[in-house]
Amino acid sequence: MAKVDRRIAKTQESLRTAVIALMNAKSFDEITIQDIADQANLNRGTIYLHYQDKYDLLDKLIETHMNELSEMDEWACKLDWSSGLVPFFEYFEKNHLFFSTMLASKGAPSFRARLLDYVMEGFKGEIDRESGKNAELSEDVMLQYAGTAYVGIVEWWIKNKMPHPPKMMAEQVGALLGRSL
Amino acid sequence: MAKVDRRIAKTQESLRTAVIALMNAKSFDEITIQDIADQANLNRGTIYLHYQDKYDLLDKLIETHMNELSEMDEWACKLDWSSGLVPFFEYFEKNHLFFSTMLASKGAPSFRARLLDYVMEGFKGEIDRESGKNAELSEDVMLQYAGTAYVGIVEWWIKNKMPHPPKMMAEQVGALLGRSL
DNA sequence: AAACTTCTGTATGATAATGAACAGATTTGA
DNA sequence: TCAAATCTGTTCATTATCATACAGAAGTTT
Repeated sequence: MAKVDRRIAKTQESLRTAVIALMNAKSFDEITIQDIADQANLNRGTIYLHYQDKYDLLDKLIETHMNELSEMDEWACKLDWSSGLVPFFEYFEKNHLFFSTMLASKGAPSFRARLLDYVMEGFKGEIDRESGKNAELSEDVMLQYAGTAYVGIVEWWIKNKMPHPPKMMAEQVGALLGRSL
Repeated sequence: MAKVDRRIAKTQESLRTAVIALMNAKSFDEITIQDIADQANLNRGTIYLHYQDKYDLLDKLIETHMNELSEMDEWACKLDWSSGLVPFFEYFEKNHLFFSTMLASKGAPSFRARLLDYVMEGFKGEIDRESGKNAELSEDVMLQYAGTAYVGIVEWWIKNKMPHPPKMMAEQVGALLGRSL
């Protein structure tokens, strides 16, 4: 991982939080590049050094989160369900503003679908194909069932201001997912 | 006022908060330039683009606040005591971390004296020389009396986490200062 | 429809910040 | 006491960001 220039990291971090802040006030379509630049305290032109336009910016912002989740996946899939889920809930907690905003915004309705896709993809390798308990069940159904349940519970948890600690959520959701897959 | 480059403003702001944060943990002498650079997330060399060394940095940081206070002075000295003090207490509240740190730190014991000097200087023009009520009183004594009282009450207010709103403090302290000068 | 404002995307040259390197001073600790 | 580590202040070439300007698109007002 070639380390990025400090300035770039800061610029992108500013843009990240700026977009999130603005999306809490307006729908994404109403937000102008100028708005973002002002909120991030950056020159407007600087944004174009990194992104095509605001859609590209949002896209890459989402992409970054998905990549980080994927990295955690590789690391966590060796553990059992409950302990493997802890870092994910911690990640959601840490970035709850991003996720709640994205899940709430009308401007990015595709985000939920994208998150669901990502989750189902990760679940594929976790289905129990040995014990025979799932012999009668279609993979499609199991993935969709567990996937929507997982995204749904994450959504609920974040929107309700994370009423339980990540560890507890991981244990309980882990147990339920273990039964489903 | 030639407006400063955005980058400079950000760098200085980062340094400002970095120094304050570090001074809450260590005495100023224990803080290295490297510490400051790390905390501010800046290249160490960048600091030397703006300041001679860490003492110069602290000096200019203090200087900036004194200048801002002076600017408020010109603007506020036309009002009566109570309403004129409001912006000052608001300023102290806004920058309470700076002031409490500076007033508490053993590394900058001169700060209190410097603040007192500034305050007394400002009071000079406010002494009632007309009504005759101060005819018997020496200017030295009055300034020292009112100055230490003012600095003392500000110190108390900040250290006790600003238990009263700026407006109330301004009224009460304004009334007392009016009697003293 | 015409005039006006705002937003966009791009280009410019100027400048601030970067990481890396260096020698010398100070601190630390075996 | 010597060696190792850390901190300092400076230099360098490179790069990111800056302010500003422009022309065309899009959206508003009249």
